[in-house]
Amino acid sequence: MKSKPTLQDVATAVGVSRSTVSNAYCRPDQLSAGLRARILEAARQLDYPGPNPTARSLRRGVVGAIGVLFTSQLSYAFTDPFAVRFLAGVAEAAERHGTSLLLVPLPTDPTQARVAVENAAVDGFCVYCADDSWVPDVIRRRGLPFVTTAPRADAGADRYVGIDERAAARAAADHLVSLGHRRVALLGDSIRPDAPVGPLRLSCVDDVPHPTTRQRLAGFADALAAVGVGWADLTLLNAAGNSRAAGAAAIADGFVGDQPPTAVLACSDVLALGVLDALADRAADVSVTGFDDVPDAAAAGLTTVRQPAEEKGRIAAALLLDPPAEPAAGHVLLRTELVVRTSTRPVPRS
Amino acid sequence: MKSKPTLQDVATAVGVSRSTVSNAYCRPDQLSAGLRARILEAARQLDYPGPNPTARSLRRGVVGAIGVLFTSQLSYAFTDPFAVRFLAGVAEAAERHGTSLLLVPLPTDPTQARVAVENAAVDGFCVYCADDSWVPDVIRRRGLPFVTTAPRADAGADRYVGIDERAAARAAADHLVSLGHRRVALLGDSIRPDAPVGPLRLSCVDDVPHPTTRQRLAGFADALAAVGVGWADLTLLNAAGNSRAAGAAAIADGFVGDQPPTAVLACSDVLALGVLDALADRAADVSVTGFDDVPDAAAAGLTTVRQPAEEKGRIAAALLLDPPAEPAAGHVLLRTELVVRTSTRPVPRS
DNA sequence: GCTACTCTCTGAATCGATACAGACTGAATC
DNA sequence: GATTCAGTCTGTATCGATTCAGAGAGTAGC
Repeated sequence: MKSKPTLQDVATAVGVSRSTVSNAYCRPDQLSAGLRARILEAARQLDYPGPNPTARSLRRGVVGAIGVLFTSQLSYAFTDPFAVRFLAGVAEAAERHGTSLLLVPLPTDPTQARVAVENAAVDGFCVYCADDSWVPDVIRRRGLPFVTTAPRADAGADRYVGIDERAAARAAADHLVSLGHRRVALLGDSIRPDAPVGPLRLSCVDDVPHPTTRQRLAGFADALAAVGVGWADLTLLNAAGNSRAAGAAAIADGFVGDQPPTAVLACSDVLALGVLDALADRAADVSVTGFDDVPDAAAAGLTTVRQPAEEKGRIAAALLLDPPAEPAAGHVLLRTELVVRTSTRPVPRS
Repeated sequence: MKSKPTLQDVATAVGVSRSTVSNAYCRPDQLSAGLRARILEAARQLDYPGPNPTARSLRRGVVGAIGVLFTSQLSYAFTDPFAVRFLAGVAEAAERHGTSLLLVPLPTDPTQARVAVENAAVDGFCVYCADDSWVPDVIRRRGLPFVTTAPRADAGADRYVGIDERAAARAAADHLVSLGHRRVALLGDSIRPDAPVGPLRLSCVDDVPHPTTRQRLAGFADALAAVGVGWADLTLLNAAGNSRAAGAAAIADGFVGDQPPTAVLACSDVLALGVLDALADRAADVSVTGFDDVPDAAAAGLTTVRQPAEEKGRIAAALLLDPPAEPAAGHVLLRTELVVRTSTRPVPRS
């Protein structure tokens, strides 16, 4: 009674073998109902809490949990409404499947982060926006399946659920272009992680490290290029983090000069909402678009590109938990939709 | 190369014992640097992903994860902004401690839910609003520590972080009382789970099963009792779920009669916001208070009782991960604050 | 030269279960 | 009466590591 009882203790108490007690728990058909009842009763008496989950996992080779990896700090993930809705979708699918979710915090030090992924007791990973190329490698080495949501050139045969980032972004920019906007600012989180907040020069969109941001910026640029506005003519705004505050801070110095942008294309809704916050203090008539269509976007009248957040999460988890028979079905592309609200208006005539 | 290599495989490849390879990973000081380098190199060659986390956990008796239990569906937790912020706090503390978070979905069937708690591979539990009395029992039987956030009579010696629910609720009600409100409706989620949505008769507040809701309703009633408004004079409104939509739905039939309430005291911000949504369609001047002070409350001008959500989560996790030496320190009561905004006004003279 | 130490490394025990082949029993079949 | 079979239960191998006492080698001190 001193330390926790084990299967063996129950077995000796009842006078049967360990296997039989094990069967009482996970194969009721393998023993008589009477004996099973006696075993369960003895277990109750001994305060035996049931088979040790870790030992079971080791023996069975299955854990019953999937890991979720966020590149940024785990606690930041909860401040990002899109991430939260994605997680809700993952949770829903996991719930239906009777699987737990292991949220693994990744230390900023790459070596430690690697170890964290190696040490996670899971049956697979759901990789949310991992830019770090080592993540797939480490997971593959462990022989575990994983699903990514960010487009990656080297993702190869992996399971993937996402959207056509570039085309979706272009839809937002096309909308602004059709409203007459030509002087446009492109706002993204960590376009260059090393660069300061605010206006930024970049020779080429390929220099953006984060794949999702890169694709969205490229999509924005596509639309503008179609009407003769080149990359060099665009204002790039670097934000430090994906939050309202970061969005507001990024445009603080973005509207100087005699030819300020008439519109801002943001890579996410939270950044766009931050821009709206900041613009509320000014008189300027600036159009703003976001990306994702988070719940607050509607209330703020933000024009944005909607992507199905929960569904993305649900599908990601499903791809992991019930892998499709055909490998081709492992790549899912979701539909996006431009949602036009009041934050975009025709270019004001000055 | 067929199946995943084990520690043993690396050991035989290098020509050393298993123990030495193990030491190479977790006790670098136990072997010479040269040999260690050789072992690590061999591991790389063999594609050995490092010690198996499950086996390690079994041997060490430590998992490196704490479980988070939500009574309602796990996916619902992500739709509740307060729960999300609480989780953010838990995540922050866990992150700092290098511990993972296991989100365990609880099946609605109690027997299966029990099994889910028994099978979770964790070192402790953070129990968010578990009304179910079996939860502490099952966890205790497993010999694991846990922290609760909901007040429970039988919580006994457990670690706990919470607020004085009753006093906090009373502050909101006192405020309304001071504005002259006497005909008041009390709105809560699942005041009686079995009762229909909308107005409800209840002989006594003790009949409310959910402890947090019970305490808040009691606090509301305290303030009104102090000015001579008895329990029987209050309108109780039952909501089905803790969401804006549920809040709006609950008051649909709540304002009939010739003496409709002049104010609504809601047990949560999301319910209160739902009430505001519903009231927006009507002309009535009804004051509304919420509880929690979620992010959207400020924008909506909702008067509410603020409780520190992230801090609650942080402390809950800290209580689990770094248990205080003194047992008395295991019970933490956080401060709350009435935040008066525009949703509460003096009673209109009719 | 001998004792005492420090470094490295090994062997065996152990963590707590599950799986599978087979042993035994009693009943049904021919 | 021998055979077959289903129903129960047991023994043993195994999952993949960690731990700890101790073996052996080299070195320092006296």
